[in-house]
Order: sequence, then structure tokens, then C-alpha cells
Amino acid sequence: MVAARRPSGKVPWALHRAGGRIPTMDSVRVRFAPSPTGYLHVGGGRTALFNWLYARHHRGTFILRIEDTDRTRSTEEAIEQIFASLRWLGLDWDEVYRQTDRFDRHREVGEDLRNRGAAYEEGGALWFRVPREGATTVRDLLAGDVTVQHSELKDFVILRSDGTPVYNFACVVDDHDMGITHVIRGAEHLNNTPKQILLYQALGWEPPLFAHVPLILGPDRSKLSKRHGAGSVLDYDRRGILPEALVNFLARLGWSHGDQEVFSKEELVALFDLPGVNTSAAVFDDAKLLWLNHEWLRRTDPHRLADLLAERIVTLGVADRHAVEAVGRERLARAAVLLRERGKTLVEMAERARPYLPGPIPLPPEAAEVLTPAVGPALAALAERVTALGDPSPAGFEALLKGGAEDLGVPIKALAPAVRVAVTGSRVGPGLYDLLSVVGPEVVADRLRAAARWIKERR
RNA sequence: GUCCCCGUCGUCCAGCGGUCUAGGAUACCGGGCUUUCAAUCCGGAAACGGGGGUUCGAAUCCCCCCGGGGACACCA
Repeated sequence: MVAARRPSGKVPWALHRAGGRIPTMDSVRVRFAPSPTGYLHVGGGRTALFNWLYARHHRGTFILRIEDTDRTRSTEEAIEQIFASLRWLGLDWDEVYRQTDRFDRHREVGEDLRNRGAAYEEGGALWFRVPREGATTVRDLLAGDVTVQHSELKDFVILRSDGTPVYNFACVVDDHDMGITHVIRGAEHLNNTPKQILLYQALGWEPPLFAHVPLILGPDRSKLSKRHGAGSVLDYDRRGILPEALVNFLARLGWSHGDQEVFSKEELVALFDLPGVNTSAAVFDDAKLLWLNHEWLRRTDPHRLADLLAERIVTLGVADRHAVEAVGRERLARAAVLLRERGKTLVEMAERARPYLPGPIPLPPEAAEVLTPAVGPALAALAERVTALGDPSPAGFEALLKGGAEDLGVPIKALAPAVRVAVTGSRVGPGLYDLLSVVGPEVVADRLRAAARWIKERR
């Protein structure tokens, strides 16, 4: 068994791997076939993404097939979750099927196999007879030629005693009937493929092309699964990850285009192809996802970001809808631009949005470190000047503060942190003048007065 | 255990026989800038699993070993 190498020269890569068969590139039909036994995790999400990208890149058809043949484990909620996850990722499907709708067809083909002598009944179930001798080779577009001796295989059930089909069988019948040209799926299925090829042969059908993509591993290097915690695609939405970031991250897990790291979905569609996919499993690195999310937060249109932020602020209970509306979309967009510079997720941004919303700011005891008795009068005086401020731009605030530091007798190095804490309750945050400008003169003045009072009451 | 797949910095990738004193990204460490944090800039540490071949030449090809993962259901 020799793994095929990517050829150099002008031979089209896929053609070479396909052993000379010519895949008709304008009629690509691929499918994502999840089983609705739980939420869609990122491994499944990546498989869906690769299929979708392959279909869109080749102007083909992306099919969604719900593999719910195991009625005891499949649920309607899981199906809804899968739809919701794909929609969130922005992976639209052209056709959708449900395997349970095709049981009659599966039984019909099973019957055909039995009539041909390729299957036999035992214990009420229909078993496929695997040849004793010989071997079957999978010509995988990614793994190369993989040969398995028939002696390694056992006869397997294709129709359960209750008449329902089992995975390997339903999969073959459906892929054939749906005209699937490329089966792009996780590497855990590579071992199933010889059985499926045997089925195609017994039925006299031409098998599709196969491409088994490498697995995604958890931090402990085992196949990513539910027990790794936040593996659900929708969990990333809850964590404040942008779909663009997760798509970008997932695409880079096992696929690359030179040294480029950031890809928009449009770029991925234009660049993605099977030759760029590698064959080794990848560990899911949360830190890098967070970095990408930050990149995408910074590339997102401020108004769209404002809408996403508004929603988070409400769902997280940072403020109510009324307060958010009072701020207005424009001001919120300006706040979002400041917030996204320091926050890596929408959640972090929302949690730090309090200063931009109306109302007083609670001052923690540590505020006393910069809100000293010495700056109290200056803050009170500054509040009056802010009220009379003609130019509420960052430059206007900068002139005001620097002028104030000068003639109020408090050095800017002490005044700036004091104003920051008075307005935000925190010693860290965006550039002070930008911050004040976004918060606005009225609210700034109110909080400056409140801070002056707070200092006085503490003495 | 058997079979299958994989093996470059901690992690994700580049590398397709010479251009590799191995490149990018992230994470980490140090410094500049800043009222602060972040961003940004500069610098640093960090890898070809091991052993045999083939070749003038190997991270790149072959073999063995080791290591990791996956599959071995009337689950998918």
C-alpha cells in the first residue's frame, strides 16, 4: 500500500488521484450527512464547511442529508440544531433529504441484493456477504490508495431485523441515488469505505470519488467529541465568536493557502480546493480562534457590530433594551469601535459597555487610588467646563483636559486617570479623549460631579 | 489485540531533492509608544520523532522502529 503523492507538473491533481477518471467539474454534487443524535460539533461543522466550499468553488450542488436511520437516538431537536448551526455558519444547502423518508427504497435495494445472492437473511436481519478472498482498494483523493484485505472484513448487516437500513448501506444507496460525485467526510470513515465500495460493486454502481479529511483533535489529542466541552457550533455563538471567525478558523484546520491566515468566506470559495487539504489531524487551539475573532471583530462594519453588541448587552443583562435604545445606533457604533480594540469576543465587549450607557457608574473602593482628595475640586470644576464644552470631539476634550490640568493645578498624569475612573469605574480602557467624546458631555459631567461627591463623602 | 491513517516550533500551517544557518501565524518572554489597557512596532526563545538506506545533495524519496490518532456494532 503506497500512498499516492501529489504529482508535479501539469497533471491535474484530482485527476491523478482519481486514477485517470475525469471528474466533471461543472456537475459536482457533494453532501453533508450528519446524524441528528446531538448538537453539531465543530468537527462536523468543518466537514460541512469543506463540502460547502467545494460545492461553491466548483459551482456545484451542496446537499444536506439527515442520517436518522437510528430512530432510537435521533431527535427532532437535534435536526433543528443542525439547521440552526449551518445557518449561523452561513452554509446554505441546495437540497435536503431525510434518510427515514427513503426506507422503502432501501428495502427495495436490499431485496435486490438478496435476489442476486449478495445478501442473505439471518436472525431476521439482512447481511451483506463479503468475499472471502482478495482485497479492495480505496482510491482516496487525500489519503491515496488504501487497500484492505477482505479477510479483515466480516459480513455486515445492511437491514436490521425491523427492516430499517444500517449506515453503510443507506449511505451507499443514497449517495448513488442522489448523484453524489465526491464524498468528503471525516477520516474516521476511511475504514468503512471498502465495505461501501463492495456494496457499489455488488449493485453494479459506479462509486463516487472519496476524500477523507483529517480529524480535529481536542487539547488531549483525542478525536474532538462532546466530552471536550464547548464543542457545539452554537456554543461559539454564545461565547461571542463571529461566524466569520469560526469559518476562517475551521478552514485553516487542515487547509492552507501559503502563509495567509485571514480569509473571508468569498476568498475561501475562490481559493478552496481539495489539493490544499492536508492529511494529518489537527488540534483545536482556542487561543488562535480568539485571535481570529479579534481580527474579524475589527473588520466588521461598525453598524452591524453595534447591532450585535446591542443584542449582547441585553441578553447578558448589562443594561435593558430601553437603555440601549437611548444611546442610539450611531453612538453605539462609535462605542463598538473602541470596545473591539480590546475585547476578543462580543461577550467581552458587552461586559465592558456599561460606561457608554446612560446612568451613573458604580465606583469600586480601589477607585480611591486615583480619586484622591487632591483631585476632587478639579473634577468638580471640570464638570462645569464640560457642560459648557462647545466641541465634544476627542480633540475638544483633549484641549479641555490639558487646559484644565494647567490652570486647575493637577498634572495631567493624575487628572487623566482620575477622569477615566470617574467616567468608567476602571483604570484601564480606550484612549481617554475618544472615550469621553463617545460618552458625551452630559453624562461625563454628571459622572465627574458624582466622583467629586464620592471623594468628599469618603474623607 | 488486529487493521488503517498520520508524524516540521506548545498549537495551526508553509515546505513537493539543492534557494533551509527551515518560513508565517498564534501563544509565550523582553523593549519602544501610551494617563492606562489594547492595538502597533522592534527583538527573543521555540521544530524537521529515531535509525538505516537511495542520491553529488534529503525536512522532502524508500525501509524499519517509535510515537499519536482512528476503525473494528442490527451507531453513524
